[in-house]
Amino acid sequence: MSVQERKERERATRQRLILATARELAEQHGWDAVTTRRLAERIEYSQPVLYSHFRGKREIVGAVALEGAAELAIALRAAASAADGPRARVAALARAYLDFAQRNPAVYDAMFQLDGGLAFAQPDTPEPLKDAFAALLENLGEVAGADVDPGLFTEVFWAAVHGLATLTRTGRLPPEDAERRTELLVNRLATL
Amino acid sequence: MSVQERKERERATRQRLILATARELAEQHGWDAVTTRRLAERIEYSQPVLYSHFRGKREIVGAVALEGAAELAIALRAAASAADGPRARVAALARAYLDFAQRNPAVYDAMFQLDGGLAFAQPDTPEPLKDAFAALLENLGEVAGADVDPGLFTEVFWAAVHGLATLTRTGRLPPEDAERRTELLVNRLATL
DNA sequence: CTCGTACGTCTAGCAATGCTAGGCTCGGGT
DNA sequence: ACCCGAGCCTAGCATTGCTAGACGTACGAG
Repeated sequence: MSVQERKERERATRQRLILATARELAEQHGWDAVTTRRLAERIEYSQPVLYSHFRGKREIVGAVALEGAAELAIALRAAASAADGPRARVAALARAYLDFAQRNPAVYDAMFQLDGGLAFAQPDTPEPLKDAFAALLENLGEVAGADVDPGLFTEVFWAAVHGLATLTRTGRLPPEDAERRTELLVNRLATL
Repeated sequence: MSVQERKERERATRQRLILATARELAEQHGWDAVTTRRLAERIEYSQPVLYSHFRGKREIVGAVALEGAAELAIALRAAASAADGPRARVAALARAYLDFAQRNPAVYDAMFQLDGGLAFAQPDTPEPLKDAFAALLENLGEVAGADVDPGLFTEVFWAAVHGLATLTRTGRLPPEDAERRTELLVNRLATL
């Protein structure tokens, strides 16, 4: 039995290596540079090995996305708990979200720009994705307003910061005004 | 001289054919299905002909994006002029924008998701893009608020509706609540 | 009207991509 | 000690964007 356990351990280690390498490659040179050949070469295995861990490139993207979602949830909760007062909490959430997107552009792309084969907004949505949304929801309810559904408010908040993140990152909005835009958005959304 | 003119006319016609075909193919089966071979086959020319009109696929995407921007500007202005009162105008703009994105997903992708090699938010930004932004700006100034820069407010508005459009379209937000989200967003942004 | 030229188009091919089939080798269990 | 199978690699397929070079045709000069 010990042999099998060892093999499984090695397999898990290698899987982590694949994901870490894919992520590193993506952050350094973009997802286009993450080819199966390059990835295989970096982990010092042949390409078919990748396919014994993942169905294909899409699934690798999806796996990185799930990692990122877990990290985003942590970052959001940390930011929220460090702020005092509902208004400050909303601002902190927005900044933490945009900060995450800016610091981990490739991971952000894997989550929200690319197709990682993940189900969103459905019963079979993976837990990390639900949890990242929950991290927003549990802090936004108090500023949604009396007659506004907290879930709906969270969706709108998310969409707005997502729009800021992507348009800024792709150079479609001038980067120098990013902070002022965030401030304005928070002012409008968080009606105390 | 007449010969040369005729040739230029034919060239322009063929260029329009290429763009219309690319757009049609993209709307029907997504941009991934727009390969140079398929596109060439549809227009009944060989692939190299495409490269005598455009530097490459990216430039085709960019050209479709500019077409789309012009149409979007028209749609936005039409919607704005049909509404009376500042508040209704904002709502009409948001609905027109989201409606455009939903009806022309491939064109929307060409404009805001894909890389068409276009410059945004810069001095050399193509006119249609500037004009589409202007169509928003000229109608949003009156609801930005006294101490808020209209340009900045327009950017935030744009980012928010863009977020709604993309997240909804990629199945990351439940489609059935789209209308309620729009309403909520407009309520918050348009403080009279 | 004829002929050379130049433009426009096509055939063929390159490197790179995601993915897969088939065989080889080395380790483990009997 | 030997056989068998898991696990890995080499090699290859179809498809992608893009390009080089040859070929034909239609134009313009004589």
